[in-house]
Amino acid sequence: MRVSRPYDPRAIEQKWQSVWEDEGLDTVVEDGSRPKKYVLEMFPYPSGDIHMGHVRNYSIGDVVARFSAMRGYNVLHPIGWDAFGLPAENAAIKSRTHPAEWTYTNIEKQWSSFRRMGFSYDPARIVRSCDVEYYRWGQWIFLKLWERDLVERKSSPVNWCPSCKTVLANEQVIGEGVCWRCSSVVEKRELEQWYFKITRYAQELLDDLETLEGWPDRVKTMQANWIGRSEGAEVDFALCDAAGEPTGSTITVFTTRPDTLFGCTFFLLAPEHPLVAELTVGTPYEAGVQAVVATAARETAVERASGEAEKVGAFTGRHVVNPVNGERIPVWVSNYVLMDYGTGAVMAVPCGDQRDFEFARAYGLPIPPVVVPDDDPLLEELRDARERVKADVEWAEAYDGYGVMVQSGAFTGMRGGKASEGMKAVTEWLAERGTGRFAVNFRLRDWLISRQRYWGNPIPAVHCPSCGLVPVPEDQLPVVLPMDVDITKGETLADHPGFYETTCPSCQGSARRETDTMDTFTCSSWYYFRYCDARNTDAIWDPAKAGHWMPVDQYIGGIEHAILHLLYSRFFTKVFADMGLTSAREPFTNLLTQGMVKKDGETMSKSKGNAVAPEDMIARFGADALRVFILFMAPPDKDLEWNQEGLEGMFRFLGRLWRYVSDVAAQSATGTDPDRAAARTLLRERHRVVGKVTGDIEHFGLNTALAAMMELLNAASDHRRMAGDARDTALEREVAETLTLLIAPYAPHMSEELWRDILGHEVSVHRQPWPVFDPALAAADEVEIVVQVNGKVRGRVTVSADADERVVREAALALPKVLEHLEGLAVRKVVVVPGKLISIVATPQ
RNA sequence: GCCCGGGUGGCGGAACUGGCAGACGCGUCGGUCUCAAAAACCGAUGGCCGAAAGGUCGUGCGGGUUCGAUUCCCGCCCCGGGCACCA
Repeated sequence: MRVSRPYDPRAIEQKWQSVWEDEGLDTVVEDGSRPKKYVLEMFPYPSGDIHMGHVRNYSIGDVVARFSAMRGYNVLHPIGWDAFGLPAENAAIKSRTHPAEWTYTNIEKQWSSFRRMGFSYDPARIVRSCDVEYYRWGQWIFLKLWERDLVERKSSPVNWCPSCKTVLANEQVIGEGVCWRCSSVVEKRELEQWYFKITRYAQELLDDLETLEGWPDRVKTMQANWIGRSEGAEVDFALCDAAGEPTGSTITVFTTRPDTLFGCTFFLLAPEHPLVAELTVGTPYEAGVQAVVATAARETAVERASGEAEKVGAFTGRHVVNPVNGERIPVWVSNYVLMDYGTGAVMAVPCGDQRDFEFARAYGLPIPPVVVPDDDPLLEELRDARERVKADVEWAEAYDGYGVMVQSGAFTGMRGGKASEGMKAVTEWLAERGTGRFAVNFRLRDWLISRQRYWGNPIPAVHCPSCGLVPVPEDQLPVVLPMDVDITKGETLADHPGFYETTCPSCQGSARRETDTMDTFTCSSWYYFRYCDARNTDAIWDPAKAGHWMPVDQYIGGIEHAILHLLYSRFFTKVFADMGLTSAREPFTNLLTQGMVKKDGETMSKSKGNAVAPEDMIARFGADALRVFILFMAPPDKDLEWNQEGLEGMFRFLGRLWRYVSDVAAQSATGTDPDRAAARTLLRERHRVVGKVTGDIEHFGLNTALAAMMELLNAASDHRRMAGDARDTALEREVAETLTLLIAPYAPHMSEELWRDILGHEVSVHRQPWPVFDPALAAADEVEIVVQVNGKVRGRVTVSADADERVVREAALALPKVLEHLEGLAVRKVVVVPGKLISIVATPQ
């Protein structure tokens, strides 16, 4: 008989970590005989020490992975590092080390922490995106996209972060126009940059959101809003010369409301529109227009994006012809027209658009009503007016809802509004005459992927004076990022002649290598494929291996990537599918966005000084207690408030469980005469809890699953104490083993120590099948029925579980308490909910 | 302004398709053990009235549906997040 010893995580956690490593417990082998499950957490940026957000993210994933393995799945659970990026450069400047050194040191540090946490990652599949063996395939993807005409280099107004000193993609400008990484206000600059044509996939990216049943609605909504599909029409307006006569050229606008064309009384160009200068240079209007252009240029992104900037405008002196009525309307320039949406030109309909309305009022332009609400008195007056009889409406604001079209020629009387009959009729009319067509416009822009930074994946392209842009041939990959760039002096690849001086792969003449690197989001858009075949040196991955594991069955990460990483990854996956590299068109079947870890109501962070270091907690309470605590305190998708006393409570719980299992393991299993009734209660509880825990984990009720385990431990302790010598020791052993198995995904070290050393099993607890349960044994044979009189609980009756309604009713109506409350009343109705409740309705006689 | 979440004891949180509100844990109070303390264990713990039995109120606020509402419907308030001159 063993002497039971206290629970000491320090003694057991390290021990099992090395045993598991020696046994290769976490190394994954593809096994076609079992169903596969790919469990993935977003790979970390190697920022240094791990924080509670990591602990939470990876603890959730580890429970899912270990639980799935015990349930019989062939589980892939890998980890890696998103290792390129600006923080390494900033840290390098600060501490005078090389970004590579800083990065690899941090990766080692984090990897030790992950091991100390007991996460079950396959060490043979680790990828680090700054390894040449990894990023060369990122370059290969770039070339493949180029072959498929999905790469473009073009000049355009782009987002520039003055602090990061690089351009940003639209998705990376968040909130009130700030950089996603450093929160600086971004500026607009006209620059030539590299783009991935994600807009080619806009429709599919939108449509396939509907297939993602395992994603939170809120993430899908955010993506749909970001893609921003709107249906409408393109309309061509003929441009007039300075004398007012139509020229051959046209300007096209996008509108969702072609039904309001008859109310279009002016026309607008964005200040950045190339035609602005062309139309006004050397005219009396030039100065006024230039003033507006200058105002717009001065506005910060915040002001412009918030719509708070005052609407200013200037007449260009030119006119266009409204295709529906031949009217010549003036062309203005205004700061409320955006160059990067639609065509940068807008048909202004002041009666139907609040912005146009305000502009018209400010500049004295007419506001003829063309779509009138059904209850507007104006409708009677204008119902049959085909020609414009009312040039200016008295409304206080524009009306953009549905209504009747008036003063609209042949279309007068039709229904107007978004996607209305009138909208379709006008568009068809335009299409017949070749001056318009149905069109769909997306808010999504192409993905700007070039970055003017050193610590990233070099773009494999060459600028040749005679051949233009030339891709680096596949057999010349990788373009290796040189290590001898002195970042502390602010150098980039553009300062490194040894890197950029090259010959043209096409004409062999001297040429300049591209010195921009790729957005780090390109690295994170395919790493989950690479995990399937992480060490392949001949190909990005073997499609057969990707075919085995992909798509990811459960992805877990922060909501901050609702658009960014998750949208880019969906795009890459669709391209890979089109290339035949995978059959998956969506990378992540189920997505869990975990909540944040907070303290005193605020996000934990070093800068706020409220961060609790996971390593300190591991040292004091052990990794298992930390894992159990962080999973118990809140459901995974909700924010969690840190509470040190809660962690201590979880440590105590593990101690109680430890003691129970130890005591049971130490006792002789013979020589007692079990008390049947007491044992039956414990047996029932054992089966009920196994069922509850199983179902809860499947639905991410990780906190309630733990609560159920606590209930079973409480019941087992009660049994042990109450039944004394009459307790059922065989059942106790069964319950002790069951609890050890149930807690294994949460507390991998303690459960292993209990399973192997205390309970004496040979094979790891993490290789055991998940405990089974029998619903029949879990069901109570007697149930307590609540008796209500007029909605208030007045008593309870205990009946057998299969008692019929009549039995329940008779028992309930025999209760003295019930009779007391029924005195002087007549029973009108009795509702019986089987197994739960009986409700008696009575009213005065 | 629009779109999502959310509001339950002193605290974190439970409550499957409408059926005993507050599981489980923390904290607090009382007790056992101890010379004492810690640990551990046992018990109590939503408010109000009551010695108790019991009664009564109670899931942000106001209505409604229902035998019965934290759950469903209508109208508000507050908190968090996302989007926002998108033509």
